[in-house]
Amino acid sequence: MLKKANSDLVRRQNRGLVLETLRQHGPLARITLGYQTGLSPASITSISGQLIDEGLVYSIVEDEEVSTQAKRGRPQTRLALNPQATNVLAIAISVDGVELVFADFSGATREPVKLRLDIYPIPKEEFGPRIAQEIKSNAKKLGIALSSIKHIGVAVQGVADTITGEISWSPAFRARDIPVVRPLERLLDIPCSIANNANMIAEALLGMDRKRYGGTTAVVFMGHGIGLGLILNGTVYSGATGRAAEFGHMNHMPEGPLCRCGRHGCLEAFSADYGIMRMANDRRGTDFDIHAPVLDSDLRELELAAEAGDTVAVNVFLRAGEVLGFGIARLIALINPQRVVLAGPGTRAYGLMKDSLEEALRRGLVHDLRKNIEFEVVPYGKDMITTGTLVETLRHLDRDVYATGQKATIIEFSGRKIA
Amino acid sequence: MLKKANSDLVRRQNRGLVLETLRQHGPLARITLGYQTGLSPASITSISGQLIDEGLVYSIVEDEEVSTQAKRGRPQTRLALNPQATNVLAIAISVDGVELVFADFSGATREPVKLRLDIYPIPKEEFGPRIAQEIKSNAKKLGIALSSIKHIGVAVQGVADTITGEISWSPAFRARDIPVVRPLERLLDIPCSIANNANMIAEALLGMDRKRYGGTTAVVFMGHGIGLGLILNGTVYSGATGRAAEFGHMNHMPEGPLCRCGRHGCLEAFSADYGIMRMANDRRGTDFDIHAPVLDSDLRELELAAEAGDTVAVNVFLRAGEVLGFGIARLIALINPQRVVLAGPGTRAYGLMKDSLEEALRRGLVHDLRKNIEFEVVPYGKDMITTGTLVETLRHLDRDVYATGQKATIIEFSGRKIA
DNA sequence: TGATTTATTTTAGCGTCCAAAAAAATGTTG
DNA sequence: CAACATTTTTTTGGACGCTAAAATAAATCA
Repeated sequence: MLKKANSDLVRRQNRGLVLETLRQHGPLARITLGYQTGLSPASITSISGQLIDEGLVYSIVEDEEVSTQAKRGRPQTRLALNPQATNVLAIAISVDGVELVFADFSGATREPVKLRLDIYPIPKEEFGPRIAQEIKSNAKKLGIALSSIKHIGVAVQGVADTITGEISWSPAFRARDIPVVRPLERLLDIPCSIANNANMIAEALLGMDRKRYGGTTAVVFMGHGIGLGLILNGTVYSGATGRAAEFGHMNHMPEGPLCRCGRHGCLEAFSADYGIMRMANDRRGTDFDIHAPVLDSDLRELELAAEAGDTVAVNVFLRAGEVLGFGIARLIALINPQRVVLAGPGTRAYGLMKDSLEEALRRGLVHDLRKNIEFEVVPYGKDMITTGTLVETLRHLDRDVYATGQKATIIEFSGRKIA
Repeated sequence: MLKKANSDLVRRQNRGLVLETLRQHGPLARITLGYQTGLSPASITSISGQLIDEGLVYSIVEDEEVSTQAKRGRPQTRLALNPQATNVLAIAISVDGVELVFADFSGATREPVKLRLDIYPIPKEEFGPRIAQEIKSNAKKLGIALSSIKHIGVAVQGVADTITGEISWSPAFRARDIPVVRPLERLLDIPCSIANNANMIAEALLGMDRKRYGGTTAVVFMGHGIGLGLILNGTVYSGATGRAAEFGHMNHMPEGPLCRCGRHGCLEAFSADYGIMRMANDRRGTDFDIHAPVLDSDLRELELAAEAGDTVAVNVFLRAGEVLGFGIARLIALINPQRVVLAGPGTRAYGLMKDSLEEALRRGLVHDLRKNIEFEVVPYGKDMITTGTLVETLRHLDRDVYATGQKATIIEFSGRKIA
């Protein structure tokens, strides 16, 4: 159903458009901004004037004539997002612990802060308050006023319910249904949202290259588990209750090996790191506890063995690739994406899985569906998750908060131009 | 990325909103229309005045005071979509043949026309012209001017490519990649679109009850094949090339029975009508050709046998239900819909599959994902497909064609009010 | 210094929406 | 039955947003 439109909507949308354009392209002159957005110079003057008054944007004073190669005519004055307009915070929660990344309105980040916190055994009602406490003390340490933080985005490894704002289940916790959004909002008085890890990687890719990933893309995350971020028509999709894409627990074989979720035959019971290690141990007749975290050194050793031609190791990776391939084939049959991206630390062993994965795609998928799909492996940087979270958080501010003409809280901004 | 907004957008959106509201609620007084849309009475007067001038809407002259129970104040004059504003056509293509349904702008349909046409062996370049010819002659027979038809929607059983406008593959044809949209548009000069059968059923449900189906719903079609229509955030999703949701050809088991698509172990090779009949024949040691259409009487006979307790028949349906259940479990793991709807003629045997289907869901899906999903079987009416196609076509006219102030072609409309 | 060029701002006008006032059309009541 | 009450619809006047065009600003060029 359509929604009512009025001149308010027009301004809001165009303000958002200007902010998004500056965010994407960096500092731009008004004339370029007009060209990029399709708005007339007059409108740009009006909108940017407002944004400047509100402290969201500032005009750059070009110190040097260096950048501006001598041209005739009135020189351009470029506009940029004002870093001091606001701050945001991204929190990444995984079995590796909790990490905080503070950033300003321009997206510039501070050094990530790794919390010393053993969260696994924590009772569910203690987690929120503990994190709130840590945020307070770390913000103080960095000289960031709490009131200057306008949004907190949380990314979690596991199942996040975006509606209730709880962590439904995560390998990082013994407890379930851990409230996160509610306690943080209550204790800090800052709007907060939570999402799934893989979705945030999808956001990061979208932020990096909208053209490439903007259509319909499936981002498969390989690591401690198997995750999936779906980009549908240029937007990250997050299901009915926001708990979409439990790809790792999509069943592969009813009678398969035991999964960490307690069920048998889930995709990740074959292809996540613990699935791979278990398989290797099984074939060698050694014991293995699937609930213990997998050491990267052990995994690396197995990879080296496979590369050296060790039959057991080679076959283990081939099997993991095969099952992943069937999973992706099923995914493609359902969603028909234009592009499938493999990401995450697990991609390090992609070379060992490639052949069997591709063979599985051939066997499991009609040619018609397979032929037009681009397949790629992206090098995995640990910061992709926080980057994606920040991208999402800042877009939210651009579109939903600052697009409406409420004043930004300006930090130490006394009206003077910032050079 | 956001888009530029201006006052044009505002009017377009509000015109569309008024048209959609009239379509959904039927005739409404201006005051009610204002209440429903959230627009002010002044705006409603302006917009409806324009729509009336253009012949898209007319004010009803209430013959009888019957409906209006005596009330004080100026009586309401209700507005309605003008049936004569335009005509549309829905075409349904399946192994049962080709059916045409003409409708007017209000959505009122004429008697469906079943074409006598053996399309299976038709060469791919002949199909479009033949259908165009049939449309011309049938429109003439019904007294509908070709020029009054503003859109043709085609629904096809099989894989439709909405971008190229071709039927990539359908059990109704021997040929592949049959052009449909292009020839019809060229020969008739009427805008045309093509979509998949199951998506049109999803549209029909959406048209029937937006509240119920409007969030995230998976519509599973059971019949000659297994299809899927996905409603994501209230919109029918149709994949990158529009060929989404080849659910029926999602692999169940790598080494499963042969599917009509030539691959082994697809879902529909177990659970579509031919999969069921094949299984029954196999177990009884009789031959069976999967490419021959399944007679409904044969299927009915098998169902009766199962209901009477025949072991082979009972087990065949249980197996079909089990595989379908695993398929749905995988679907849920990926999409996490709020609601799963089973539709299509195959649901007649649902009672025979129910137990094994539910058991498969239990085995194949984490409890967390299963618990909040509503499951329902809708009684299947043959006209759901054309209904859905008409719903989509008319919404397209409301939003994309008549929302912009281009004049409608009015048929025999001489300015007088229509009672 | 004046002409030329390019960027930005201002002005004037148009389209949209809305609140409030006016008009229209009917029922109620003394 | 005429004045009043009530409800719906239309008209009026003002606000806001956008744009084209004119004006202004700030450079380079010659």
